[in-house]
Parts: sequence; C-alpha cells; structure tokens
Amino acid sequence: MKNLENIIEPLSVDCVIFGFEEARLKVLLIKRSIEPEFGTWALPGGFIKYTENIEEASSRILRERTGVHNLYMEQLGAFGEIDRFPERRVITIVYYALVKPGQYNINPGPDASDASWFELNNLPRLPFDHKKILLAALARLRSTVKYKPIGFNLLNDKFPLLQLQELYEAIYGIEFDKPNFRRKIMKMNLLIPLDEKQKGVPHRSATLYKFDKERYYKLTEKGFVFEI
Amino acid sequence: MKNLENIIEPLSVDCVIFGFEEARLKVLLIKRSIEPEFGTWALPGGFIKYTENIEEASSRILRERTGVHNLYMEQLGAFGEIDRFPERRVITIVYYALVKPGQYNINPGPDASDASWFELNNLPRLPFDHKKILLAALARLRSTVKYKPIGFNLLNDKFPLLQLQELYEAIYGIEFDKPNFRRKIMKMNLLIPLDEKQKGVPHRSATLYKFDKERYYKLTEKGFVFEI
DNA sequence: TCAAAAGTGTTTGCAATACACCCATGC
DNA sequence: GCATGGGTGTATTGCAAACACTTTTGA
Repeated sequence: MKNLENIIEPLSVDCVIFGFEEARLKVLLIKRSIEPEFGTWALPGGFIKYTENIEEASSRILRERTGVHNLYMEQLGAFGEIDRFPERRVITIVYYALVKPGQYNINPGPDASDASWFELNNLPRLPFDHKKILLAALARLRSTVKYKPIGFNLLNDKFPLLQLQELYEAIYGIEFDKPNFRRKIMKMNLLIPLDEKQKGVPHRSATLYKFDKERYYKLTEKGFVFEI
Repeated sequence: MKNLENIIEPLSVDCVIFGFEEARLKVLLIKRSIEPEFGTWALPGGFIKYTENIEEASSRILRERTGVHNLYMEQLGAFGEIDRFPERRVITIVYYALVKPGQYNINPGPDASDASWFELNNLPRLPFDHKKILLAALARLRSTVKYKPIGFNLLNDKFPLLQLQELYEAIYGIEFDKPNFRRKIMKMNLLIPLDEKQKGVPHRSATLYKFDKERYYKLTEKGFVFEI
C-alpha cells in the first residue's frame, strides 16, 4: 500500500456553489493558491483521497476551501476531456451546491487565498474547462429547480413569498405575475405561514413562510409532483 | 510513461443500455467473462485508457462488449462508494444508452461470453452496485424523456403513432388515452407523416411517422419546450 | 399623503380529460 | 361479420394568464 502515495492522482472533485443575494443568483469562486493557474479565480476543487467517498471528498474540499459546511449538494457528473488539465490527464467529478444567505460568511480556508461571490453575467476568466462546467451546473440547476423544491436551499428558513418569486425569476431569467405565482405556490400546501412578519421594511410587512419538508415527502409518495 | 502501465486503474466505465421490444422497456446485460463475478449477468463495463475521453471509452466498451455502435448515449454520473468493488477502490462513470430495435442483433464481443435483454421486473442478481446504478439510470431516463424527445432513439426511424404511445406507457408505467395522446403529439408539429403504411398487420394499417429533428432544434431555439 | 409592496378578486381562453363514435382490414 | 386497431369529434372541467383592485405601513 506504500506505493499508492506515488501514484499520480488522476481524479479530482470540483464544486459549483450557488447563492442568492440581492435578488441575484451568484457563484462562489476562490483565488487559486497553487499552480497551475496560481492566483486565478476558479471553482473550488481538490483531489479525492483513497479512503473517502466522492461525496465525502466534495464536502471536505468545500469546507477546507471556503469554510461552508452542511449544505445541499448534488452530483453534476464527470468531465474528462483528455486535455482539460495541462500536462496530465485529470478527470474531475463535479458537484453543485446551494447555500442559504446566512450559511456562509466569507471565510476562506487555508488552501485558498480568497473567496468571493460573482454574478453570472459578470464572471472573471476561468481556468481549464471551469466555464463549461459552471454553465453545465447552471443548466442543471435550472432544469432541476422546476420539478424539485431544491430552491428553498437558497433561501433562509423563513422567507416572504416575494423572495421565493424573485428567486425563481433570477434562476429562469423571466418575470412572474405576483398574484398568480402566489396562488400557484399556496395551492401546493407546502408552505407553512408563520406568526412572524418581515421587519425593517419601508412598506407593509409580509408574512414569513417555512417550507414543509415532511409534507412534501408524504405528498411525493402519493404521486404529487412539485412544479414551478 | 512506462510506469503508467503498472498503475492500478481506479477508474472504470459502465453502461446501462435500454431497448424497447414487444412493447416493453428492456436492459441489455452481459455475462461476465472475467473475475471477479465471472459468469454473472452484469452491466457492460471496462477500464478507461489514458488516451481517450470518457465518452470514447464508453463507446469503445459498448462496441467491444456488445457489438452495438453509433447509438444515443448520455452520462449518468460517477459512482464511488469506497467498497462498491471488492479488494480495491474503483470509481465508475456510468453512461446510459438507447438503441433502436434494428440497431442491435445479439452479437457479443470477444470480452463477453453472452449478452441478452432483460425485462425490468425480471432482472437476475446483479454484482457490485449494478442494481443501484441500473435503477438510477431508469429514474434518469424517466425524468429526461418527459421534456426531451430522446424516446425516438428507442424506436425505428419510421414508426406508427401507437408505438410511440406504447413506449411512453412502458417507460412511465401508466396508460394514455389514444385520441388525446395523438392530438398532443401532433400539435407539436414534430412528426412528419410518411407516404408509407404499416405492413403485415391483421387490421387497418397505420400511417408511419418520422421525427423531425431539424424542426425540433429550430423550435427549441425559439423557446419551445417538448413535454409529454 | 404618497410610494411601495402585500394581498384579493375576477374574467378569459386554452388545454387536458373523458368518452362516444366511425373507418379499414384480415381472418 | 367480428375483432382489432386506426382515426375523428365533442362536451366538460380546470387552470394559467392577464389585470384591476384594495390594504397596510414607513417615511
């Protein structure tokens, strides 16, 4: 087993982390602190250890590089063009993750010199095939969010309805009619209205809601299909 | 580079091949001709060479193991539980493929002793995590077929409408109303009626149709969304 | 009292559903 | 002539879209 340490590692993990701030969908990038592409903004990534699952590797790397933990994460797939990485062949397995606004206070780990949110229409140059990966993750997010209630992982636990609407508007890039959106969502019976109201807003304060996970799982078993 | 040959290969590719025969959705399995699990029915798979892309590896393995080539193929994702393969850690990248009835005449390659179609509710015991992989591929097929016209890759180029309906019924496991299904499909304007009719059937022969790829791509650019 | 967002009501038209029905053909 | 699937017609219902409207609150 000693020899294993000499093996040139051909497998990495990269993460596309989405966040929702100021009514915009954003991506978290880190400034690379290792070669190649030292100093470039890139997707957080790293190599898989022989003793961990891919999911574990992905969580670990996210934690080490950005300080974020305990978030929603899903595999996007493997990217393996022969020349995607310079010098040697590295296949990468990509995960995309969703973080809530409060969940992340910029706090890069020791392996990254800096981390920052970027708007999707204002991305820096990305190294390797990271742009392609990022766009694939975005496409996956868009198609998944339509029929699975994963969008709630981008909002705080308590949120007003308009924020949910703005989230979907940001992801799809289109606008919804407020009354109709409201009715559509409420008819699903997946939101629990709280006794709490919005605070500190310069207008009538909205009721806060909470996503009802248990009810969603029960309904799903009965054939219910979430769709926005 | 000589040393590369001594590296214990940690990366494999497996394929889930779907077919549609006798109005049933089926999976193509091969009888393994190598250890471990010699002689067991399993998903066709193999190791990736250092000089090929993952897609290329997948196509090559399919061709070598089953004789099928030039089919619709899409990546499902990577499976990497530490103990999914005995003795050593092998991460596998899985593709699912769709073949047309005429495209495959059972003709296993040199590395497989036998290949055969299996119905989904009558599967043999599968080795490793192949059952889990197969079910994941099935779930992916079901969710993808809903909003992308990939189902046509399971039918001959020319097909009667009822066959298309039976395909969707087999995939979803539900029945559709014939007139309504017909109208829904026809309204999309994606099928070209041919001058040809069904032959050798003991009843009125149906018009054959052909999927209009070009029109689909054009419509897609304009925001059209296929949905069944 | 005004701006801004919360929240309700109502009309309209299209599309999914359900089902009745006639047509063509081989046996 | 009957079984089998091919193919059409139509009433009903529900829901999405569009938009007019009232309510509440902070500045």
